[in-house]
Amino acid sequence: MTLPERPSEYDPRAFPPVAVTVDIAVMTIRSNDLQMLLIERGEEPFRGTWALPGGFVRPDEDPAGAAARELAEETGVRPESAHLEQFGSYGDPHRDPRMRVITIAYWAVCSELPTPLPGGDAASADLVPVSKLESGGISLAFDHAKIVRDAVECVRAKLETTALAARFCPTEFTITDLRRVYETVWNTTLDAGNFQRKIRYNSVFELVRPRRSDQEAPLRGRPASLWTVRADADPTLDTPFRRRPGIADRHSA
Amino acid sequence: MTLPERPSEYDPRAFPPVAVTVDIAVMTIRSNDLQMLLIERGEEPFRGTWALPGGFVRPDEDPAGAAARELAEETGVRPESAHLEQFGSYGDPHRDPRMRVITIAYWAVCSELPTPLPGGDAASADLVPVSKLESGGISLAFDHAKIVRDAVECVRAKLETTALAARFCPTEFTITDLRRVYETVWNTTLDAGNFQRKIRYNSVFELVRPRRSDQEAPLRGRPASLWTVRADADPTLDTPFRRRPGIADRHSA
DNA sequence: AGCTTAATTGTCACAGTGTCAAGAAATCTG
DNA sequence: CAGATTTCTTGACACTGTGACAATTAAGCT
Repeated sequence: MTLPERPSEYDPRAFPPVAVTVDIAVMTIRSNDLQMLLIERGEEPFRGTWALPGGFVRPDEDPAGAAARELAEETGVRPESAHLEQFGSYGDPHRDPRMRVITIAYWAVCSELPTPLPGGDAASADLVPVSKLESGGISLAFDHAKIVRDAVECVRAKLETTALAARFCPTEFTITDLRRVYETVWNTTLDAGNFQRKIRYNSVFELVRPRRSDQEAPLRGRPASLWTVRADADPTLDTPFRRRPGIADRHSA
Repeated sequence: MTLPERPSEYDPRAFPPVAVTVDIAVMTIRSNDLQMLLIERGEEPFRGTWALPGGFVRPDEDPAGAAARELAEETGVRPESAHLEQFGSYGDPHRDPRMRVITIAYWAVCSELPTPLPGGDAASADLVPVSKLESGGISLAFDHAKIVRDAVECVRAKLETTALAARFCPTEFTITDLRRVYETVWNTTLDAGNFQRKIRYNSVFELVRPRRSDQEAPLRGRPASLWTVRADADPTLDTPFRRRPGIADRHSA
């Protein structure tokens, strides 16, 4: 890490103007679909186009703090109730037509995202199915299409090795809930029995109540047990799940 | 991604001064040891302290380009002969005492790193064993200790799922060469027979010559076959290697 | 009570890997 | 040159994890 050797080294104006922002790809599962929070831009450039929520990193703030603040501002989600993780920076000199903007990208996963409200500079905010973004059905501002692709891949990959799937669920969940997360995010189908086995053997998960007492969604069938992620545990799975290419694609019909 | 809403939006001076740099953790194997290229700073702050090589992202350059340029400048390595990959950004407001500096961090892996020459603002440059850095034997400038830790972890993890280990070797290598890379980077011991099996079954690797004809290092024993990474192949391993915790530690003595 | 549904458990085969031994192909030593 | 030594390579066997799929359990519904 070096700064230019000119004597002006300490003079801020010696540096070419650069803005640093954070962009956040917030994902949740709604209507049995992996969805991402997008805003509709209310300002030029790309006015009226969908974009990732995000904003300026303030002078006294580190990027992670800026991401947490933006997440809270845009979604009302408390930072500690979501998983927020940096996954890359995007700095093409012309990614923003106005000036040089380098953005640090985060992905976030949460359950029960409150209905997004338009706020700040966004004309509106909404949850959009990731499948629509991947099929190119929606065009995004700046280089956000690439950022979205990378973010989704990060989440898919992280399901393989960690208990991240549980972050899509409430604190207590059934094994079937968890399986549906995998099926939805990976867009595949998993065997219920084998999945049961994997979770049960995994020391990361813990049985809470052997039978669900409350009356929830599935009003029929044998009631499921409730599980949780061990609080103390490293969320790394004992044995990783592996995505197998070419498993039944639920959307192929 | 939003810029501040003030009318001064297009005025560069409206933005707090930020410098953007790249830092590169270049790793190679030398003397049977995982080593990292460091420079000794020739300027304040941290004059005389070891730091990662790196530099300013120029106005017309994207960060990946800046990293490739710096790598070439500092090591003489042609960008295409090394693997260079971004792994994170570090932006604590006070990580540089002079001013706000956000750095984009890259790791690089190459074989046969030429003996590093002091250049630019570096008083000197040298390869340092990663073990020394991990044991805290060498203190680093800025937050480079953390960046180094993260970079090393990235490389270790990437050995699990990809053919990255081959980047530590010349284009053609023996299976034993490759095994020594794993053993060195993971600081562990692997069974030669099992390793042989894994490589042979992996479609990423390809047999070049069934027997080494030239007279190289190991002057005794059965000559090894030469292998290479399939040029066309995705370097993802068919079946991942897994680091097992608690395997014999070669440095424990 | 019997049917339907969904969670859970069980069975079996097979692939991958750890342990360990044996074979092959070279050099080195006397 | 014969045998010892070294290193690469192949083989045997057991055990674990997983995919496929059947059976059992525990509820609600009619």
